[in-house]
Amino acid sequence: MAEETELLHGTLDTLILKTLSWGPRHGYGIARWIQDTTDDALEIGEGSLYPALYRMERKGWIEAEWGVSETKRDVKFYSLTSQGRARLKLELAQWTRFTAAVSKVLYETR
Amino acid sequence: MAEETELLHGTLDTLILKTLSWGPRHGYGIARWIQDTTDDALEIGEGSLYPALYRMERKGWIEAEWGVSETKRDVKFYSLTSQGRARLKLELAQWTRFTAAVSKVLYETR
DNA sequence: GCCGAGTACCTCGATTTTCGAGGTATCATA
DNA sequence: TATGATACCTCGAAAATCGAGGTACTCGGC
Repeated sequence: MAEETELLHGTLDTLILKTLSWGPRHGYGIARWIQDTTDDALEIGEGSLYPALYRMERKGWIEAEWGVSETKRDVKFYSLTSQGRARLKLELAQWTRFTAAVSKVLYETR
Repeated sequence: MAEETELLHGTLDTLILKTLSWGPRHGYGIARWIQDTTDDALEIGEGSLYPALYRMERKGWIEAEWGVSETKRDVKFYSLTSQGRARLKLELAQWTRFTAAVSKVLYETR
């Protein structure tokens, strides 16, 4: 139901990194988890998801390994690298700074 | 100093609308105000600013009128239309919903 | 009178990202 | 055996930001 899709720009990576910080997960599962956690406020389309995963893998933030899911299907498990953990920390700090700055503008009442 | 420029995506319009909600201002002044208000955390490049203003004018959210600044220079004053005011309200609500959703993912400690 | 810095406008192309739509295949359930 | 959910992937369109470039005016200092 998210109309604020444009806002996702630049945030998707952070969301994925954070999701993986709880442990390995396969692509589809990552999208599901984010959607569930946010009560469907955030929907990650597969056309956004997979390109994002490749991008992050290429940058060395995450690693992929084929495995078998609980439902007995071949899936690709992604996990955070140490670089990815560092990156998450950085992006988290950026997000905090950014939203604080935006708030100064948006929530000022005079 | 903002490295979080990618995050600006989709937020710039809202920031500009909010800035104009205090009254008319010229383009350069809008960027200055945002930068000052956020203690330089948010820097609006002119290559982002002017295209954004035209976009919003085209959509009917803001209006432009040439005038003379306090410093006696020809400047273009932008002001909010009623459509713009409605749009601001909408975008404010979206931003609130969006950040709330992102927070659910990012700030969960388990 | 000249020069530099700051003000103020504008434009262009490159880059990046998200998204929708399309495609394939498997598994469970009815 | 058909349907729906799971799960992967790819492509091109659309949109936005950014840096770098350009013009021109005003003011203060020398």
